[in-house]
Amino acid sequence: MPDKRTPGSSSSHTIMPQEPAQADRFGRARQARSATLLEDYAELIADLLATGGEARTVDVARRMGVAHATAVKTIGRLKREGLVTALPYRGVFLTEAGHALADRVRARHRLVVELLVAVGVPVEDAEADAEGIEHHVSDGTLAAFAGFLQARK
Amino acid sequence: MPDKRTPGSSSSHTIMPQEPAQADRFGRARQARSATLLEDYAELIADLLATGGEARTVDVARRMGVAHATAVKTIGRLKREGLVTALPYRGVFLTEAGHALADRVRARHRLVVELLVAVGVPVEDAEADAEGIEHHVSDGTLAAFAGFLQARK
DNA sequence: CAGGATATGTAGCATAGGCTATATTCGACG
DNA sequence: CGTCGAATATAGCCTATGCTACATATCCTG
Repeated sequence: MPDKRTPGSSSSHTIMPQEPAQADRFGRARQARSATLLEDYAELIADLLATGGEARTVDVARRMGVAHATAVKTIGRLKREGLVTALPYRGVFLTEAGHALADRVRARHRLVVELLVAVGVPVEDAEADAEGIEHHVSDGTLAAFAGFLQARK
Repeated sequence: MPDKRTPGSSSSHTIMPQEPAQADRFGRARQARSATLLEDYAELIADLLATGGEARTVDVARRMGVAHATAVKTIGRLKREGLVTALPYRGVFLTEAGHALADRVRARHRLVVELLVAVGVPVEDAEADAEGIEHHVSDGTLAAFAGFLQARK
């Protein structure tokens, strides 16, 4: 099948200005995916600290639904990124940056769930889906969510 | 700081019935993340086929914003999963399953963008965020979105 | 129809995030 | 105060998804 390239098609030699925009969107989605784990762990650790006074790797692993070795490795990444501190055999603690991240994530999560419920999503579905959705909600979108919820109160 | 464990904390020996639910949610979010790439590629390939009559790896790579070698590797995974077929140096084609997936993804994407716009998200933000959000929208949530949009028409 | 530009493919590397299996360390208790 | 179970850490493996560098095929054009 030789030469299907029609002028105006999306083939390589034709410059399509909207293509970079799409690539950017995918790139941003990829970046959000890579931040997802850090956000989830920070939020969970903050929750454990608030609830029980300490965050142990075994608890983190069980709540995340992963093997404890996986939790250890990820917590190592959090340490490298300056979000938590930990002494061997002594539990995990959030740095200031970690706390800030956890607070932001928690607020965003609540707002996403609220928005979903407000448009008619059953609460269980809202909670489940929000766990994935929240990481892709930009500040602008979050502000819009807040505005929408405010307006219908 | 010895022995911070207080009875009633979320420590390992206390069974907390809501914990498995949370682990399940994280597990589902992880699974959605792993399906994300396949969905994006299927949708993009369908788009290229519809627009230009063919889907070439170089076009896929540019639109996805990745190196062409990465696109080749991912297309290989799509082949393994039975979503596309490809002959060497001859472009990529969707199988029936691939087409079905692409159609579902496309419909879901449109609905997500519509919903976001309906609650006040600027169109550009809606398009950008939808790229990540859509993969985490379950059927139940999607139905709720459709109902909400229907109701306000 | 030859050669260079472009597309495609392959190889090898890195990181992230899973897992299991195997040490260690801790802490509680007889 | 020694021992044993639980928590923690480590090692090694796998897959997915990126990348760059290099090799090969295709196709367009002079």
